[in-house]
Amino acid sequence: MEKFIDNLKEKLKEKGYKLTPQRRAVLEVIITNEGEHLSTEEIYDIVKKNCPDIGLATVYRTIQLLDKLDIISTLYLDDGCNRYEFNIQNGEHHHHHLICESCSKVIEVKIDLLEKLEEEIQVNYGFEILDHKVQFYGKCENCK
Amino acid sequence: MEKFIDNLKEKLKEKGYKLTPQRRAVLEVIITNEGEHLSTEEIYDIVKKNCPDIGLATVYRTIQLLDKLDIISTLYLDDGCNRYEFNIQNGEHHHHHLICESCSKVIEVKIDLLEKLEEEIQVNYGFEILDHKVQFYGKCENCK
DNA sequence: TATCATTTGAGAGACATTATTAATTGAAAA
DNA sequence: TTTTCAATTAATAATGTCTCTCAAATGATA
Repeated sequence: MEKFIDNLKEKLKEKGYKLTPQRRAVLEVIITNEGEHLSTEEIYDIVKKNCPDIGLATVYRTIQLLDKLDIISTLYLDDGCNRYEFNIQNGEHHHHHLICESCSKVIEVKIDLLEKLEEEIQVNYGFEILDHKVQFYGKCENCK
Repeated sequence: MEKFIDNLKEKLKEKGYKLTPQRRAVLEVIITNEGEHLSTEEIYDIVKKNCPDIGLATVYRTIQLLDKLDIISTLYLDDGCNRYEFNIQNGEHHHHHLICESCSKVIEVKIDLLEKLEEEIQVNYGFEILDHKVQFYGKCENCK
């Protein structure tokens, strides 16, 4: 955990931002709940246990900042709010998500396999790909 | 154009819905502005030119319906609202989108090339894939 | 035309998110 | 350590997107 906080502090300093207890607390919640795909409101509720005076707007601001610094990333799952996840390996492409249309479970896919498609796109469209987000919709093992 | 309206009428009737002037007008706007990725508010503004008394709620309702009938589909581009596009070939997987991080332009990619990845996912995760959405982020030809 | 379920428009309401502002804080300099 | 000052904060108001409610209007069928 401490190394992630150090990384946060370093990245903040690089851009002229400060490491505050609120920012630290928000990142700790996201890391502790890795794989949960928490929304801002959910993060707020958990953070308040350790940090009772934190404001909701601060959580929103912090999440925007963490996203900008590539420490977390945003998922768009169309359930009425944005959700976030911690980026373990920075600089790499994001993994894919399987979204079950029956139970709404979100499963993470570790395999990438988009190199060929990305190469074709770069050649045919003159578009330089820096990142991607991929969602597959269907039925999970339990709901099939 | 008329064949799309006929298709709409047929699909509506199948499910017990009616073809109203408002629904027709909304679909016409989406088709006429194909490739524009309009938001609901934008569709509303355009529709009002031909259909001045239409209410915003009706546009929202119609768009939900068209999405449910697979006539249009929703894009999540993270600019504060949902955007929609007409599905030319129904039943097929959605095409991919290239989103330029400099100028925010959205480019459509006609090639699919996800078969291999989808097959691996179905085998390794026991997940039945019915559809996918793919966004690539980067720099377009002009912004590179 | 009469019937009736569906659809509509208008406005209120719900919700996530952002802006505002005065007070507080972190960290570099004195 | 204290001072300084921009960055940050909490609280709250404001915004924007989208949904709900309900009486009135409409489309399809008989």
